[in-house]
Amino acid sequence: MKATSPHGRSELLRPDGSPVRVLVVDDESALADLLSMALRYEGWEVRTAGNGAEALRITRELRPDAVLLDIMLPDMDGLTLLGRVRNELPEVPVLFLTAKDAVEDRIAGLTAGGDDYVTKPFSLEEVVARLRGLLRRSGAAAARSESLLTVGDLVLDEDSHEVSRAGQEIHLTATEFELLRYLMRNPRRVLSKAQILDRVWSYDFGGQANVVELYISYLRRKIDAGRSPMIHTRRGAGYLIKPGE
Amino acid sequence: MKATSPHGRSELLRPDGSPVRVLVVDDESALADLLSMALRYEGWEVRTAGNGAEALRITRELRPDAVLLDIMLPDMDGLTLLGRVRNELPEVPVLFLTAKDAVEDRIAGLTAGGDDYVTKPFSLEEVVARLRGLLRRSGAAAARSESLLTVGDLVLDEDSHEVSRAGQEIHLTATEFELLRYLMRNPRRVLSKAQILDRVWSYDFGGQANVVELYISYLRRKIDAGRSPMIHTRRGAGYLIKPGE
DNA sequence: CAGGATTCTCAGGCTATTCACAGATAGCCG
DNA sequence: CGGCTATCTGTGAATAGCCTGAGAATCCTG
Repeated sequence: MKATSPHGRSELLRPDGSPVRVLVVDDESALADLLSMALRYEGWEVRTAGNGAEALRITRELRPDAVLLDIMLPDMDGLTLLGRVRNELPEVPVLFLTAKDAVEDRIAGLTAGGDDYVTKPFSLEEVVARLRGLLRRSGAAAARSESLLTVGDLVLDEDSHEVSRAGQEIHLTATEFELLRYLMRNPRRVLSKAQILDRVWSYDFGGQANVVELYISYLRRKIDAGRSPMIHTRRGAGYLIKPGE
Repeated sequence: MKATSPHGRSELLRPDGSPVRVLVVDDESALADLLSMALRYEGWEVRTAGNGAEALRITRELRPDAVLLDIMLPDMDGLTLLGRVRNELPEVPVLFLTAKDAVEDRIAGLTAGGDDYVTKPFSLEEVVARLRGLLRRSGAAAARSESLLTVGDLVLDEDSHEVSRAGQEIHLTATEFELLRYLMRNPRRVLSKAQILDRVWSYDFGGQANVVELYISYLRRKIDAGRSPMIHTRRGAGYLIKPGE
């Protein structure tokens, strides 16, 4: 059975019906807080650790369903920590946070086992989506739900990143895809430009607020072109998506 | 079960039936008082703090269901305070008050956790509506009520900002929407022009008092047009809305 | 490292919205 | 019925908010 989270979206639950448990390991507390807030809002139970020792303690105690791990840690190398965590919970899926330029190949090796990674600076939408993907695939989440989001005749596949309207394939860039996913995860709800910026753009984005308008414009061109519009502007409030007619 | 507030509107209650508790943090006492009055009128229990230290103390003591936080504080940076509050009450929803132009240069991640914000100068209707939205979604309020307001065949959706009468969609501007929401939240009750002005227009509005008449006129054109009128004038007293016939 | 795709800035243009003003209208009282 | 006042609403100007084209900068890919 699917439950409904505070904000009305369907959420992932553990097989016994309790909320999914996530451990966040990051030494930058601002980042840890940001992540923790976003994940809690998904309806998940979150614990944060600022170093390896703490992370291990919580791992034993909480037995999380997923771990979000920044591999640059002060006291203990992230990889060492990973080993110890794996010792405790061999099956737990891990989402790595890593700096952009960090040795890609090493990470690539790490993610071979079904884990995943996200580079800093990331967007919350991206982290949440990846984490959902890991949980979905790991079987920690009871409902091994579909990866499809549907609004009217518009379909978005979170796994394959494919989007189509009325059966016709639509190519989107990465940013367009994330924006659309955010809209589609909140259908019929007005989302302000600030909310969208906070969620879809990375936390260190310092640019003009009108990128949102710009990308809405791009999306409309690809999604609404000719057809009955699904993306609507609520002047002075924000944007929302809903099935056309 | 839903109780009824002093003025007859349905109100949000905590799961145990006690009133919702809100903490207001603002160093401008005039604003804090204004807000406090408006929120008390909603039937909520309100405490105000003028600085970060006080806010923290009250947070521990009161354990509020929501926090209204001005991010420009004298003693402690609003973000620092936010972190500490989150430390005490990880799940508490926060409504930020911020200057108009601050939004432009970025309030990274503020709305990330389902929080929300309102720019100064705001209208009380806006603040109350946002706060109600946060409470509704956070689950602090027992009645996880619909976002729909209904009077007769007139329906207003606070999430999608959509209004319809007898199933027929009606487009309203932002100001029209707020005015109608205020009327609909107080059905069959006469609201004076002064009350409406105080509530729907921002506190620094310096214009002619007849904007209210003007916007009532706009609303009638859109809502009552042709149909049996729902918006009524009580000459010398104000306006009220009630189901037509 | 070239070519293409993508992201983003900037600025012009446009429309919806807000609001002031003032004349028209309607209720109320004698 | 006449006059007074409260309310209604047409007109139009100023503005805010949004949209989008052009192009610079950056990133990716082979």
